Amino acid sequence: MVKKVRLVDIADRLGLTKVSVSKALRDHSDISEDTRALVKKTAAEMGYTPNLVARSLSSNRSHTLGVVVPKIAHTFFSSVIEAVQEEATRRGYGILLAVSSESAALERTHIERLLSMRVDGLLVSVSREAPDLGIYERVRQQGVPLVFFDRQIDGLGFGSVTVDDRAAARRAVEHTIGLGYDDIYHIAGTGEVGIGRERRAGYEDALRAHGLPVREDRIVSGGFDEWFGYRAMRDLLAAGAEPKAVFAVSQPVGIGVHGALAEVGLADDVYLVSFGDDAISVFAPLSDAYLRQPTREMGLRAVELLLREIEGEGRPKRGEEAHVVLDVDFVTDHTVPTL
Amino acid sequence: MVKKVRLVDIADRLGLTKVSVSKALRDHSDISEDTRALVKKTAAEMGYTPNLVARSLSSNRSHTLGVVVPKIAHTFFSSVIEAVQEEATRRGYGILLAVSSESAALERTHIERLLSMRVDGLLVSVSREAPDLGIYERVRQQGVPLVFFDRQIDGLGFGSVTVDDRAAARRAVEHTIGLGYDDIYHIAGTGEVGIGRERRAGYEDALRAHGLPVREDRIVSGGFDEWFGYRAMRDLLAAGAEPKAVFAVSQPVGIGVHGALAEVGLADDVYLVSFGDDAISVFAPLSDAYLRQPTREMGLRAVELLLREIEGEGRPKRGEEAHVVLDVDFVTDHTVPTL
DNA sequence: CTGAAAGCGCTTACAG
DNA sequence: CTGAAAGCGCTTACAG
Repeated sequence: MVKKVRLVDIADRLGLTKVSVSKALRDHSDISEDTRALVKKTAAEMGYTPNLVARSLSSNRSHTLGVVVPKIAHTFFSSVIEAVQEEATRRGYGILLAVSSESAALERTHIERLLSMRVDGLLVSVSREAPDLGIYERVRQQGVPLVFFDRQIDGLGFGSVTVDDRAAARRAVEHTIGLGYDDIYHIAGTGEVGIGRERRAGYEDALRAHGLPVREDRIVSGGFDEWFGYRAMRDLLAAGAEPKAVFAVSQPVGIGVHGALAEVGLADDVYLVSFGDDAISVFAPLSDAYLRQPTREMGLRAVELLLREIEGEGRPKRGEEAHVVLDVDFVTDHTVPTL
Repeated sequence: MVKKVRLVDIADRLGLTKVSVSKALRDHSDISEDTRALVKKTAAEMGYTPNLVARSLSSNRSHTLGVVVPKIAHTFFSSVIEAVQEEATRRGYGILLAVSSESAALERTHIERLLSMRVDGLLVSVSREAPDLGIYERVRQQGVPLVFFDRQIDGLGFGSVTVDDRAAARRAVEHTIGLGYDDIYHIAGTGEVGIGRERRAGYEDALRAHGLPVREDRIVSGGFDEWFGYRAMRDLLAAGAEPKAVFAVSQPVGIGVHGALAEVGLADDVYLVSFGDDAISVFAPLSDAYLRQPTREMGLRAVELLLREIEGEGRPKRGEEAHVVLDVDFVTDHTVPTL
């Protein structure tokens, strides 16, 4: 195990002071071109790796972003995280990733730790549980920039990047109505999470706009994953339901619904629409139509918004926060794009 | 923006010294129970958040693990990462996540940065490109523990957690042969990546073991994603091939193959086996059988192995490194487990 | 059980 | 263009 080389080691070798070396390495204008080049060459030769921990401590900037999500193993979040990571790298930042597993308590613990690690900013998608507002109050007090993505908490004064779930859901359901279906089931998420509420509202908007009744017995709430979708549809069928059209709150739910329908040979008889965002939707038409969420753009914009606060003129004041709302594509055509 | 409270602020308030406060907060036996309780209570009241950056610098331990993967938005990796993150959290570590996008150069850059950030250890799954061995030499020199997972580089003296891809592939293909298929196509990955090579070897093992010829025109190499699987199968069909059974190197490739077959109404006529690891495989039987990779266990074991080196007696010497090989389940039954 | 000293490896702000 | 001083907020090792 080789001893790590420090600024002072380079300085000693060159007969300079560590400050000059530090400046040369960072291309500070104080140092002459020649000296900079010499210092850099020597640093490389000696295998110098700057100690970013020390740099963070003295500069009070970590060039690290904290990211908190409810889940990773989910096509939506993994795609957003990938985009966040790529954009952060491009801008010279690292990512500290934490998963709340839909627990508000864990979300709080993670944010506390990230604050302790002195991240320059926070990107969070809140858990399904009722949020612990105290921790967000603390984030504000400490003056750490934060941007919510996908799932946000209103009125806290933080920026956000979301999707217009309500409009998207409405559009999907109206399309289904346009196809002649007047009795559409909704396998819904949960009311606690904004997206569950919004998508259900969009579903109801569409029905009302077309003079159709909103029937509670056509709506099954409870979750966002495959298991929930499967169980919900299986139970409906067991109870004698004969759905002709279904709007699923998420792609996993849609997949579960499809699974339950396929089991009894009904997959082709039911018009299924769901949210969806990855290659599965393109190559395996489990749904007849789907809403394509702009995951990469969401990640990219979230980083952009956050860095603007970090590197810019500071966080916007309460009431002036930036909210970006992205569009959702509605896809009814499953043809694989030309390669 | 409230000024952050430091150790010394608590000490001043209590008439103690910052060292005592530091120790009390860390439950050091030097400090009496009463004092510890008082210090903790005061710290909480004052809203103290330890500065982990400062702690890292002085203790030379960051309690942070660097994780480098080729991709996140992929069910396999997102599932492993989730397990890594959870286990790391449980053990008191944070995760710095970086994505190489299958580029050896980016992989190197990321590892350099993580080294600079003084992570306590590294977890890496190498990119598809020929690796830059220099960076691994440097990791060794700096004495930073590293564990490879899924995709490793042999002979470098680092531990690894992998899956016996060759045996798994052989098993899947032998099962297919047992069903009566004697002409099985293999939509393969690439030779550069170990798993591509291993799975292909397993495919060939199975054929040879049953006296079947290995025909180059039955093997299409090139990638691991949906697009590749789709294109490969589409081209085969266009060239007049009439496959009866296909072994796909990965779940995404299997999905692409299924998509191409479905387009021409052949999905039900071809026996398709592929790797697969998530809910999609359970609810949407795109393959007739699949190999279930132990993603969560892989993440868990990798963290375990790494922490043993970090917290234990130091890194094993070259030649004594720990290699964990996990089993792969072969699943031919698509019944959804009882809920 | 408590404390004073030294130091981790940098950067910032100020002199020259 | 170069340098000396001070400090970031903690921990370690050594005294008492």
